[in-house]
Amino acid sequence: MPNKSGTGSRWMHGKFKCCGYRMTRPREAILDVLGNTQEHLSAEDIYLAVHKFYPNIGLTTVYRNLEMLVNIGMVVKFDFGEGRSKYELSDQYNGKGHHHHLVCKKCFRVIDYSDFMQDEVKFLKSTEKGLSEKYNFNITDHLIQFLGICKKCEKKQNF
Amino acid sequence: MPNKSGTGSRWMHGKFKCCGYRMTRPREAILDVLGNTQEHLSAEDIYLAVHKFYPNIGLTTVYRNLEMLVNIGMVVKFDFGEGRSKYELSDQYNGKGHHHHLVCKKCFRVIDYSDFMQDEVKFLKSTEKGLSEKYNFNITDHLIQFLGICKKCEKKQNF
DNA sequence: ATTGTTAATGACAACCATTACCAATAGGAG
DNA sequence: CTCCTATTGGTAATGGTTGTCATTAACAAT
Repeated sequence: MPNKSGTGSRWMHGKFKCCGYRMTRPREAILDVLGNTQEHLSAEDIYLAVHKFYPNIGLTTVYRNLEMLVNIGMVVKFDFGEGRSKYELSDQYNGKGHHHHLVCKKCFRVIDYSDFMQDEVKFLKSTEKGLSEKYNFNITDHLIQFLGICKKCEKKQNF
Repeated sequence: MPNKSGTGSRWMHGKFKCCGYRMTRPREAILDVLGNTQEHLSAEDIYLAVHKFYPNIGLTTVYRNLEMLVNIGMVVKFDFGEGRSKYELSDQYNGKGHHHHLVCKKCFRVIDYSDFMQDEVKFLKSTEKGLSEKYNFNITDHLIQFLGICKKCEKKQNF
């Protein structure tokens, strides 16, 4: 999707300028790819998707921009234990809102969920407060994953 | 500590046999190292520690055994975002009991905490139940980390 | 204790995601 | 339009982890 309805183009422009960054084709393309999927993409996934429309954009550039986007908080980097990182737009931009992950330890399938958040909010609030006071730690973030075996892998049972 | 008071030797022996594994010097040494630290060690850390007493034990062996120990549930593997995995004895064996981690995003210092667990237990129980039913997912485990900037890094503020 | 079977080891090479390097390019402010 | 400098792209390097394979050593059976 080159120039995909210009969705992100404008507000990104502003966002980048604020931080002293420029608006470039690779950045636009990467955000477009991330904005048009519900999947959790690896750097290579993104590179391949971008590559279809802009074959001259290199993998290195994808890595560099992902790092930058993570730094300014537009993208979140996850490790699901696969040996490579996965990326997704952060909560404000991904259209899913705040959510967590259910990860299959065998096939690494990932399910997003945002149910059962009411208990979580209470838990997080009190814990964050307690921890930051006790350990003098400025908590900015949290990582919550539930791990297990998904339906499909359960059936296979090949061990 | 070669043969460190034989602490782990005996029960390990049984544990291994049950799973069809043998009791070997490298395995004993690795578990000894993990049992005698409060730190979160990388494979190389463990290799170096083991190497002091058994210079002929190789890094590959350390990796292989860590993988095996993770599989049988004696060791847990963590990724704190450093680019290499860290290992620790699982809850039954580590003398700390169930705990979670507070991770500094700058220096990757890790603090174990087991306070504030009362809220967490409630949260975990209800969420696990809800999730496994809704998504038909056999949940075996969870990963909870709080991320932020530690006291020391806060002071540096070099950006 | 000795033997035989086979898991486990150690040394080295291969792998693969990620990063460093550097000359060439292109935002975008003036 | 021009200039400054962030950004890029290609390639080489890095570094953690895994594969290979001949050799060694657990340990069950004798």
